Amino acid sequence: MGVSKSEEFTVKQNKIAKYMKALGHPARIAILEVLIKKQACICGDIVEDLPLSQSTVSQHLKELKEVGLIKGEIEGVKVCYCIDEKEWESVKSYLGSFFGSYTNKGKCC
Amino acid sequence: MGVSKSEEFTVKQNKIAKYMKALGHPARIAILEVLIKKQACICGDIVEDLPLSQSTVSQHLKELKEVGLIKGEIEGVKVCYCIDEKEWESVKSYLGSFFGSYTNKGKCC
DNA sequence: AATATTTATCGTAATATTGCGATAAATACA
DNA sequence: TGTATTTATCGCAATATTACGATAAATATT
Repeated sequence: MGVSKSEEFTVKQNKIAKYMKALGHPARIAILEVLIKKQACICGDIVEDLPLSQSTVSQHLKELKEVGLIKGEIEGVKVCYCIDEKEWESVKSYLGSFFGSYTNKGKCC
Repeated sequence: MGVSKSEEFTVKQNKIAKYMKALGHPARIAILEVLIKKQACICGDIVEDLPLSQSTVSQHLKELKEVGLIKGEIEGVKVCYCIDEKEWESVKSYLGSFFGSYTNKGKCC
């Protein structure tokens, strides 16, 4: 009845799904692209770059932060965001091994 | 008001997000793992492998099929599913270039 | 022809996500 | 101290997702 059954799956399955879910929205992809390009960016500048309200962008930033892909540092009134390198590399290799684990052995139906 | 604003983002941003969203559930990761391992698998066997009802698994299979990651072939009453190699490689390289486009230049805040 | 098997789809309920405006909280500035 | 700036959070509405049982549709089997 709409209740998530995540306990029924492995830790690894949930982990990959969690990261993929965080990346499963164009606004969050756009935010990451900004951070990749500018390396470090003030929250307000990200808001200006996106076609969404300040509160909505703030929410997306929160989700990316919660999953660990980005981190924010308070600079006075402003907050500077950037990609968390360690986590980024970790997700990158997780995904790499997941996608790399498939090879077509000609048994496809 | 809860309305998706996907038109406001680029085609590429939407494309990556769409694939990531499809992978954003542990059941769908589990299904893909089964197909990676067995290469080709009858729907009923996938259902037996997962802690979910037949109808729920069928829905997850539909989502994976719609996004193109898997394909199903009817074999009498049964349906055999397998990973769509071409699409898989495409997503793999998409993700690879996305994750590879980040390099820490020491400008992080 | 009647029955069984297999899978997709429909209907429904519970929950989650998306988005916004309003407002709070915190620092900077006059 | 009062005011502006910046960001996070709350409350709400619209929509989407997740899950299941029931049932339909199609092929196999008896």
